[in-house]
Amino acid sequence: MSSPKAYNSKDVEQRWYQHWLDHDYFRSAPDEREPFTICMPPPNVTGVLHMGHMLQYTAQDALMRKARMEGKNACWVPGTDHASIATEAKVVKKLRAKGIKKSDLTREEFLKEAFAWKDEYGGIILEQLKLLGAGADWSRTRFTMEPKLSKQVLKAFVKLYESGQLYRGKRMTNWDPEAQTVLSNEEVIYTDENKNLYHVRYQVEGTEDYIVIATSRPETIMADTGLAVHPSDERYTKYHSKNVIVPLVNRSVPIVTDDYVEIEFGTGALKITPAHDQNDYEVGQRHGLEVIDILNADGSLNELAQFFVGQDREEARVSAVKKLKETGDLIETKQYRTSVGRSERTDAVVEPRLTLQWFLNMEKLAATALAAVKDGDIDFHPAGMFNMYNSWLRPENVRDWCVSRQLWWGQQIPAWYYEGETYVAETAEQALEKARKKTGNSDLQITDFQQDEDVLDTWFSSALWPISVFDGMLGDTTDLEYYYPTTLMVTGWDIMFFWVARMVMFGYEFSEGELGVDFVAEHGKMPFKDVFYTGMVRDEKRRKMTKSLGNSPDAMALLERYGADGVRFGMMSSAAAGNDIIFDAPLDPKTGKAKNESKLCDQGRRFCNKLFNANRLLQGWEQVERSPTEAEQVAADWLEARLSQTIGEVNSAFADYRLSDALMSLYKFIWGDFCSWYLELIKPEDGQISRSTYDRTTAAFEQMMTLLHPFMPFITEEIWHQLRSRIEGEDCVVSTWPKANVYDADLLNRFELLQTLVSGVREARKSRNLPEREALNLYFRRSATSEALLSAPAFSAMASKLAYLGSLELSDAQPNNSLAFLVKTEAAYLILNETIDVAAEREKMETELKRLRGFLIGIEKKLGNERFVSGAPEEVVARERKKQADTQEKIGQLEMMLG
RNA sequence: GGGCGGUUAGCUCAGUUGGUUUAGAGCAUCUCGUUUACACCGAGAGGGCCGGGGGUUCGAGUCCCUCACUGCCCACCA
Repeated sequence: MSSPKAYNSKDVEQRWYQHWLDHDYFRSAPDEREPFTICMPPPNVTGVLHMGHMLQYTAQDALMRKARMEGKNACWVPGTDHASIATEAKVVKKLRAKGIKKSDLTREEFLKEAFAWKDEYGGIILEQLKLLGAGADWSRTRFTMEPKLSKQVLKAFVKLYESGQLYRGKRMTNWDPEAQTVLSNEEVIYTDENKNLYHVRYQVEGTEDYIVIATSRPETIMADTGLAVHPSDERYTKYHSKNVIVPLVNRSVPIVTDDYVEIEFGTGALKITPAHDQNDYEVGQRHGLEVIDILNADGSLNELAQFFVGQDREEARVSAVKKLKETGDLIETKQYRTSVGRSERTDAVVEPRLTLQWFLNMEKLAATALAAVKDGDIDFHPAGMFNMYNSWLRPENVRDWCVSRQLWWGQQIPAWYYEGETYVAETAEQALEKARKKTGNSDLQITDFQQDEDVLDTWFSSALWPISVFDGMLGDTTDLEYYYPTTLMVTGWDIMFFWVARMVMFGYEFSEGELGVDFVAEHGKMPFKDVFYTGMVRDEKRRKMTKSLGNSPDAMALLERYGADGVRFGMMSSAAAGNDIIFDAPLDPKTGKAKNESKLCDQGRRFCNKLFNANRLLQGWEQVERSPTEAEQVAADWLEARLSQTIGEVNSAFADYRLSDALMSLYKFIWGDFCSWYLELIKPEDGQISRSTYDRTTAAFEQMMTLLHPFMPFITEEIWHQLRSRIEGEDCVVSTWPKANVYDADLLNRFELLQTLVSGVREARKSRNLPEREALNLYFRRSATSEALLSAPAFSAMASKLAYLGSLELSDAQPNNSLAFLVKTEAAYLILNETIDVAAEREKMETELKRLRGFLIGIEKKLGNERFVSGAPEEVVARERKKQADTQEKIGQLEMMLG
């Protein structure tokens, strides 16, 4: 045999991926078949492949491939997301490195830079996906900011505006001072951090009294326009309707009473800074307090602050504390822990800020999206994820979605302003038309208008993804009618709100308009029927794998080291739906960074090697024209029965998205049953095998490759072709999913007895240090079962081969110098050539006897219970009776052995 | 503060409507083996009062209550 002993994935992977592309294996176009559609969650266009991607995309690929093999028209639509804030931040950073500030450029110049960046890095992640084996229809690759998609996004905006669900207003919003844009509530991540709580005194005007307030933000004192206490807080009753003097700026502001104030917290007195705190803003509104905004967009203090102008808020805080100390107004400083909101993208501490933004009213959209899942139009896997979805979308929790962003990279909001009026339209021309009509001034020009400077939140375009990738809003709905609603969405639960909920909203909002009432009545409006939530990939300390922590292995390095099939095995073997995955890539104890190692992926790599060598073994045999032996036939019957059983397991696991179960069933069947039992059984001494046995073996192995193909596409394709060419000389792609046949349960039981016997003999040899391959004679005590067993086809031959027996016969009594043990309910005697430690053997048997007697008591107690016998289902009682009989049989055998 | 989930072998997890052994898998561990398809291997072994307590039931890892620990989501405590 000249072929190498180890599997080399590299050459195989490249060859077959190209083969699939060449044969348009992943292409899909509407036809008569049932569609199976997944819109790939678009990765960030400038991103690189990470562990979370590999988990999600492998799962999708496995599901797609299986569907395709089952004869469905499988369509996996790939694409990338423009990721406005993330990408813009990268471009800004790159420009800064060149000494250019964003403000030095015009919008057009900046976008030119951004597109250049996108063109340079935009394709990388999709190429990496191909290395992973992802079989998407690349001819359908979309980008959320390409013209055709942007057009649909603007159309959606206009429709929402016209239906009265979009509005523009000045609200307290979350401001990211680093990206200098507003964020939606979902983009703010709150974590507990240590902060200082400063107690500062405010003099009550016209008295010598002071009220002490507690604040964590002394730098905003200059923006204070009030002081609040609880109306029933008796400590402060005497000051009601008086004023206090704000320190530093010496401004006189009113003392107001408000239920919002917690009597217990701090000193029970609260400074009110309406411009820089959501709650203060609301208190201010209730009491008509002035709003003084002392912060610039970048978080530095402006002229209105009077002090520390130009300093960043953090710096100004230090300055303010120092100054308050000097004036004696700072009473004390306490440490406490409180939640701090940071920008999901830039990690900057978010600043509450009053800004003018576009909001999408969630009232109707959220109710619809909630009902869609509640009513079962859409199924979540695991179903428990609905709880999270529900809590988010309930009317009392949902808040309007701020959709505008102060960025340039994205779809510019299609709103034009003229003389205080807003004109929303897909194009400037249409807006102009509207304005001319409205004003009656036909001389109006586009240049008279001011278009909204802001762009839309990235998630606004993502929300339209299942419709827009099919150009659903551009008039020609051929694709949409065939593929919509899509079959499945596979994504992480962490973006359930960002994305899943919003796709559902937009799906229900827009599909009917595009597809018509009759169509949606028949097919539904939902963007997908099932959602399969994958878990987060975590490190050994259960932390989410993130770039900043450096706790994630490098995806490319893993692929290089273990091969795509190996990595896919590693990802899928731990991919139960919804469960977070503690990925086994160890951290370097010195640096705390991830090492690019994984035992699970290595297990996958070794599995590839096992398959490779099993195939090598088969390919090395010479087929001869002779009748198969009885043992070969029985073994093949058994293998086929086990295969059918496994197909059933795999199918049912797939149906519930239990991908790791499906994979483990196959792993155990192929490695354990096929390699360790079956191949050892039929392995010919002389390398010659009957053609019919060979054909049955390769046919079964071929089906194993087919079943495993969704998980490990490359090596299975490779081996499948080698098997095919041997049988039929064909060269085609894996294209059929095996069917389970009815199998003989008795055969499985008989074979299990054989396995028990063989293991028993092996154990007997081991425990007494007997050579494994020295032929020994074995006797079964004569019984109805043992007689039937020995006369069963090939039983004796198979047992002799696997257990290295010289003979296997029946005996009425225990032969001399023999070692007795139980094979299930049968007594077996192994003849030894050396003396036996009788005492030790007796002790072993007595221990077992004791255990069995205890067990029997339990069963008999159960069976003696009238309420069990009459109350439990018949088959349960029958099962207990069988257990009772078997145990009695075993006990009898042991007692006989012990004499 | 409100809500959801988890707690089963050293580790990561299965355990489907209570009833197939006195609870399984993979990995890890230990022992033995290897000119044998594969040391990227084979064979064998050890290892768990299913977080604690109480209850329902003929029967509980599975259902109920309670406590403990833990993870997550949501929420305006300055």
